Amino acid sequence: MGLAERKERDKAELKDLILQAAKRLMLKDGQEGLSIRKIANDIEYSPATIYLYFKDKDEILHELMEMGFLKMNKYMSAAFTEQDAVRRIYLIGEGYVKFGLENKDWYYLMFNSDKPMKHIEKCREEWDEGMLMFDFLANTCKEAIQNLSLKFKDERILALHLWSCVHGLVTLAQSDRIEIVEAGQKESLITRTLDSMLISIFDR
Amino acid sequence: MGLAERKERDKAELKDLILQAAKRLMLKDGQEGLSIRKIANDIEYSPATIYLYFKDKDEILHELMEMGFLKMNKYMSAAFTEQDAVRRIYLIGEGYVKFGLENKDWYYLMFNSDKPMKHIEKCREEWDEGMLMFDFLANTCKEAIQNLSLKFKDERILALHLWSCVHGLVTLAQSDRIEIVEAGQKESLITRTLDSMLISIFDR
DNA sequence: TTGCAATATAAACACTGTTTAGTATCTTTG
DNA sequence: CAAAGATACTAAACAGTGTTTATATTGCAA
Repeated sequence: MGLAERKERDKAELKDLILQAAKRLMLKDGQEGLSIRKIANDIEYSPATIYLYFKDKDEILHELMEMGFLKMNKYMSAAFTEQDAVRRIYLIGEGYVKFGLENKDWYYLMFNSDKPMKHIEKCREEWDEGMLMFDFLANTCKEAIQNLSLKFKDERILALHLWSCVHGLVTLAQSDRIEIVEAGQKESLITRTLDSMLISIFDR
Repeated sequence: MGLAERKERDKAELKDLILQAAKRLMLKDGQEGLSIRKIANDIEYSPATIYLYFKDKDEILHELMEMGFLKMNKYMSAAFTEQDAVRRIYLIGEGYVKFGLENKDWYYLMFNSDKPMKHIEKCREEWDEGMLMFDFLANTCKEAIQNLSLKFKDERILALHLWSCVHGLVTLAQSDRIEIVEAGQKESLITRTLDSMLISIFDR
């Protein structure tokens, strides 16, 4: 049944066309400015057609979120290959913050918006990519705790601690709360704060 | 001119009525579910009337944000009266996280949403309440650095460090990212992570 | 009483996500 | 080959959103 297969492929192609348009428009107008009607207009189909390929807008945002994790992996490549656990944590932190600052809209979908999460709830899915990232960090923390004989014993608490640090830093920077309390030199402020965070845990 | 004054008062009263309705509706439907038309309906005026008292929706959200800081002050009362700088930081951290977890919508307006900030930009206002909070924290940090002879020398970097920690923790909790990586026992996870953050800096 | 200023609003504009009912095309079957 | 059926698509509607404009009503001063 080569014909049925071709139909499948055509269907997948349009689904992909929608996602590519969604991505393009999100990068142009931000996640707030992304709308089903704009996507439909962009690919020259009617808005209703989108709903033949996606349950709702949340599902589209969820798929974009998954694309975001692929993008983030590139920022983590140095960490993935680093042998020393503590240096790996430093590289994760730096990669995470760099990714967040350079990809505001992707970051928002992955770590702030509750819309892709609603889709996960609705469809009883897992937050696979996020879990993978967190587990990678937690495992690295476990190693670091052993290597340095840190007083922090629970690697998952330490991972949560680290994640909160960098997540807080990135979101405060993104929502312009940093610039408003400390005008100018945003870049160096962020770098110095990140250093402070890592040093407080590992450099003793 | 007692009459002109009464008019002024009447005008202020309707402005307040709008804000009270906005507050009530935000607490009922969340900040996402708050709309000009709902406010108008609630106070039995037309939507257009709102625009005689507020420039736009962002201005209303900005005024709600200011109310939020008043609310937050109550969570900080213990910190405000504590003499010891380090213990003051612990109390600030605990109050901040408690406030964030118990007042999701207020917190969102104050520290996440960019809509009240847009109003600040448009009207070249200052983020007064936020600045006050940050300065209070920074001053406390300065004291703590002196008292404990901490290796962290810049109190504003340390303040940013602390703020990022608690902000990250609160927002990860609010957006259900914590529950998804570590199901159950959310409360204790948060407490333990907050402890880990404070200990890493001060307990050495 | 006339005229002006203040106050409020109906209606419109340009959007949003989503659903429904209907059409047109393409495939399979008798 | 024609009829029947499945598939792909869409126009139009529904129920919302923020905001603006032109109009009407009200109350006060001259």
